[in-house]
This record gives sequence, structure tokens and C-alpha cells, in this order.
Amino acid sequence: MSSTAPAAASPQELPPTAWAVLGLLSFERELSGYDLKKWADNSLRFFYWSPASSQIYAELKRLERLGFVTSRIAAQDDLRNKRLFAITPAGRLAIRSWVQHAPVEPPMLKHGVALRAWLGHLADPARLREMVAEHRDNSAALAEEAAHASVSAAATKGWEYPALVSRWSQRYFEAEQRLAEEMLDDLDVLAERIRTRRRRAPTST
Amino acid sequence: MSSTAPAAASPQELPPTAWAVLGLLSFERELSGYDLKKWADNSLRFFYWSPASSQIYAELKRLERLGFVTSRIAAQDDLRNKRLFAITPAGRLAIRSWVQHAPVEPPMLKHGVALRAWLGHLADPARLREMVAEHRDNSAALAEEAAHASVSAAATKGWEYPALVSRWSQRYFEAEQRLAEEMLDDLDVLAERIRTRRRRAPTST
DNA sequence: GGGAGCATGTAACGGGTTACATGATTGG
DNA sequence: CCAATCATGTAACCCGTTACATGCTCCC
Repeated sequence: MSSTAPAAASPQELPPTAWAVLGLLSFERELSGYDLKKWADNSLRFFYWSPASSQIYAELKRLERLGFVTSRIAAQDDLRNKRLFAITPAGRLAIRSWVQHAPVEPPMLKHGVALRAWLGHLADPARLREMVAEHRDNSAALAEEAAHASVSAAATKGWEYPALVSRWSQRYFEAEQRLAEEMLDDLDVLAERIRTRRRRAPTST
Repeated sequence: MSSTAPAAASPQELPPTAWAVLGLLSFERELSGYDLKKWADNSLRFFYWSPASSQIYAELKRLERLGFVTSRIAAQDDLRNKRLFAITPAGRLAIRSWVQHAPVEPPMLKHGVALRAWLGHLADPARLREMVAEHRDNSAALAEEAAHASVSAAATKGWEYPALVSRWSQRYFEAEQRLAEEMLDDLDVLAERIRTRRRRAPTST
């Protein structure tokens, strides 16, 4: 089946990136692929990764083929061969339906630091500590960035929901920071336990 | 470049799944692909997704080609054509080096619920609330599961680090639950604000 | 007898990335 | 003038998934 369906098949079945891009356009502004990339970088990035530019252009092509967006070349006043995209009524319908009806799935998380802590028996305890500390600092920095994003979103009319999610992101990264700190404590306890145990019944491996 | 390098090229450059699988084997037990899948399902799943079985078999093949694991057919006592894999000294070296030297990268998160909250202007407020509440409940359930995993890991010798990470996971999902609750509050405030505003200056799409 | 679980894979597909190509405009 | 940024894409690649095929064994 499939093989280039004629038009809007079952709207529900698009990759997340397509919905993300269409979602960015649902704020009713005309945007270029380049704009979309930048915007994704400083909003979606916090709770959803930011797709590669090439991917954005590919999704835009698909969305246009489905009739969910239209494009025009911005000429005259704006010069450059810049293609501006806008959401269509069909696109608005489709994304509304997706937002409302897509099933609630567990967030997907790939936590490299946690994976390596899980394999802690393979690492030098000090190095492990270092990694977790670095992660804690990264989280703190991201919390800061999200805080900034939230104030600038709060200042814009019609951006109440983005502002709300920015606040959520800020809290998320603050929590991540706390979790890292607690893990550091646990690592210290564990390292201590191992050290004393080794003192009694020395070396193996 | 590349095109089936003769042997252990630069060990650092394997997909995460390969390291995850090798990591599971680093606990020094002989495991089948099937075993690995099950184990991944109830440990890695919490902080790193669980790969498809087919993927696990593929990675095992690759790891064997690289000399990081060996396999033998478990016959006699165990019957069935079950292939058991074990880590080799080279594999132990490689994964140790990965755990210690791989750069600390930000965890990758794809939070569907957050994305849809970000697009809250496209949803019925009640439905949005429902979705976030469902996510909160899912998180609570996952926290429970992680708690169980942590007690059973704590009971096993040599599993101190997995136990530590299970504890971390439990806290993570508890935090996720709290974040969802706070988002619900924020959504209520926002919905109220919109309702009163609309009462003064009525409707517009 | 038959279904649930054990066990190992193959094939096709697709989503997403990196690397690359190209060119135009702006500002120091 | 040259670097940075704007701007749009193509090509190759690979990770990972779904769907499927196969067969065995355990236990009700």
C-alpha cells in the first residue's frame, strides 16, 4: 500500500517532526525554513529536539504536498530568494485534530549520563563524579536559558502556552539539577562503602 | 573511508545501542539475545529506551565481528538452539574506555505532552487538562515500577550502581509527576484568564 | 491439542543525520 | 574584501522500527 497516496490520507500518520513544524506555523506567521530552524532551536529544543535544517525543508515539502501549508517567494521589499511558508485551513484542521486526539505517550528519554552511571562499576569513581557534576552544571545553564525564554514568551501576546511550557522546562531542568546533586551524594556514599569494604577484604578483578 | 574496516577501528564510534548491549554483558553473565531484550525492558527502559529484539541481534553480530563478545551454543543441559553471549577482554577494555571518555552530552528528550501543551492554543482546554493528567498518572506508575526495580537491584551483590540509578529513576518520575501537577495549575490559571478576558471582549476564532 | 512463552533471525522501510554544494547579502 | 550570516537544498548513509517467518518446549 501507500506509494504516494493522492492527497491527505489519514492525517494522524505523520512523523512528529512534521507536526512540530506545522505547529510552529500555527502561530499564524509566515516563516522561511531558515526561520523555522532558528525558532525550533530556541523553543522546541528544551522539550523536544531541534530537527536538522535539511529535515525541516523536507517536511515543508511534504506538508505542502499534503496541502497543509502554502509557500510564496518573498520578493520586492524583502529581496533574496526566500520562500515563506504559511499554514492553510486544512493544515489548521489537521494539527488541531492531532493535538486533541493523538494518544498520550510516555516521553522518550535517552539519558547518556544515567546509562554511564548504571555502568558505574566500569568507571573510576572520581571520573564518574566529574561527569555527573558536569551534567548538573549543564542542567543549571539550561534552566537559566529556559527562564529567559519564558520571560520573553510571557511578554508576547498569543504566546501564553509557549510561556507556560518554558516555565515547565525551567522547572524540569532545575529538577534535573537536583537529581544530579542527589546522585552525587549517592555516589559518595557508595564509593565510601566500597572503599571500607575493600579495606577489610582486599582487591579482586 | 570506512567500508568494513578490518577490525576494531576506533572503538569510540559505535551507536549507543551497541554500548548498551555490551554494557548489559559487562555484568559478567552469559546471556542470550532474548535475555538481553528482557533485561533491557526492565532496566534500561527507565532512562534509556529499550531497543527492538531485532536490533539487539544485529548489535550482537556487530560486537562479535569486532571481537568484543563471543558466543557459544548452549547445548546439553540447556537444550534448544540458544546462543549465549559473553564479553571478551577486548570488549571489557572498549566499554571501560567508552564509559570513562565519552563526552557528557545533554540527555535527549522528546516530550510529546509538552509539545502539545506548547500548542495549547489549538486544543480544547479540558482535553489538554485530561492529557496532562494522564501523563501525571503514567509518571506515578513509572515511579512505582522504578521503586520496585531499585529494591530488587539493591538485593543483588554487584548491582550497586544499577540500584543507584533505579533510585534516580524513581525520583525522576516523581519529579515528572510534580511537574505535571504544576502544569495543571498553570493551565487552570491560564484558562481562567482567557475566560474572563473573553467575557469582556468576546470571540475571535 | 493448543496457546503462551522461548528463541533467532530476515526484509523492507523510513526518519533523521552529516556532509556537501551553492550563492547572495551585510558589515567591519 | 572577506568573513559571517542568510538561505535552500541534495546525496549518502545508518540507526532503529515494524512486520514477518520459523520452530521449539512447557504446561494446562
